[in-house]
Amino acid sequence: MHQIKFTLILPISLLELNSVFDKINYSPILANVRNYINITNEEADYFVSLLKFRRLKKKQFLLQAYDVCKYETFVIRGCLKEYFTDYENVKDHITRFVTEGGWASDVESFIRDKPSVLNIEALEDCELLQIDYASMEQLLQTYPKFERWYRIGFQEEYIGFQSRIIKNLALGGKERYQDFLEQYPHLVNRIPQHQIASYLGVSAEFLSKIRQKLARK
Amino acid sequence: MHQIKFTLILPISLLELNSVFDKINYSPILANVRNYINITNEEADYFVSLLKFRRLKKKQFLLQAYDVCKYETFVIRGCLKEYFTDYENVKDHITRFVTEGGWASDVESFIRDKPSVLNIEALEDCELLQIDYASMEQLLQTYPKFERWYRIGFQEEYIGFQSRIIKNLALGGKERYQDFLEQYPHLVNRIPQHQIASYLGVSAEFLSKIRQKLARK
DNA sequence: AGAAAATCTTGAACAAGTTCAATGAGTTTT
DNA sequence: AAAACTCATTGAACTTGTTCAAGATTTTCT
Repeated sequence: MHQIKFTLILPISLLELNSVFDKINYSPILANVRNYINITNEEADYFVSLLKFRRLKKKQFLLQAYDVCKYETFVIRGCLKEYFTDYENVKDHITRFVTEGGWASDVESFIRDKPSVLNIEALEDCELLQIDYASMEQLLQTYPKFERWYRIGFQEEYIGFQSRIIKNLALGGKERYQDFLEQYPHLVNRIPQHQIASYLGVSAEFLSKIRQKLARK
Repeated sequence: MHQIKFTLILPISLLELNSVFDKINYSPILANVRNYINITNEEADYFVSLLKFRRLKKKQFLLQAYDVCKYETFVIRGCLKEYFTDYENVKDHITRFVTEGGWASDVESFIRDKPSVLNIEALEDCELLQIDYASMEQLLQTYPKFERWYRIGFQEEYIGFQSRIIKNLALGGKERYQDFLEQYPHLVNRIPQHQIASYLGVSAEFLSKIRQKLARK
């Protein structure tokens, strides 16, 4: 509300409105690709032509469990959570936070065209770029060099998951939280504590007690 | 001992000796590749020429933590464990079991040429095929189609790790063990219980108590 | 075959983490 | 400005899983 009033008075901040008329910023996603492979402008143009821009408001879903995950989604701006709902214990468990520069999807659902186990939901208003399975396959057929980028991306994710598994096995709740503070300092004040607790695998109450103990020093 | 005596009497079972003179069986690793991409005999020959055959006896190490992981290793026969040693609590934590048809390595160490966090050790006598980083890169340069196979392999591993993380977050020790019984029935009587406990993230004693409870039904 | 090592079990005391319930602060919505 | 959410905190009772120690069994080595 406030913001709209403001833009009506000062047209310059229309840029900040991020309306549908704004030009889409492809730099981050091209940087993501060029981080691993060299591509020509032509190849970049083709890649970009396969992407769909999408906005998502806080609390909206990008994917609901049991739906098929039709897209791999790159985050230009905002923050998503991937999580799993445990119906036995009526609880959510966050598997990953995905922020600027990251990719979100239920990989198994995406590649096997089967119902997803994950939900993906916006924790903030988001700007996203999506590519569907057929387009991705077409990209890889047309310019096989993209396979390399795609492969290295999965290697990185594999490394991240392995590190997570090790920490969950080796560390207690307190140490996992301290590690989170070190590894994701930018997320600590961006994401509600109880969601961090869910990611760490402890209850919101217990995380609060952990913080209390740490603060007493 | 017993077996050697036997072979001396009946030469036919020399086949079972698996001596260094036996022909190496490349079928499993070629099946692993052909599961994802079509390759010609020429390509297969080239691929195979990059591989080194290696035998490992039970309890021998394929990789020690802090060494650089120089190879990705395919298991023809036998069983490996990848594990992490937590020096704080003087405890090992198994991240993965790798058996026939699987690949073992410390991925981050391998691709970044940095000290590994994982140990890899034989739980049984093993027959392995190894490829080093330079050879893998050469393979991918020479026949880029192998990127696809490599990429899909990592996708599969990613899916496996994600599933593991979800289960570790959502399930208690008992349920994790029951899930293990379902998912890896062939491993249950092949791997010592305390190692399974380590993989599941519970103490050996507690797993024993879990089994006691389950047996009483 | 006998010794040594690895494996599995059981119990008792303890520690880590959960659940439930109540409270208060901070945000959004109306 | 009030109402309704969301979020964080705290304490008490409870559950899950660990640690330590001892004993029994099985496997491996010589």
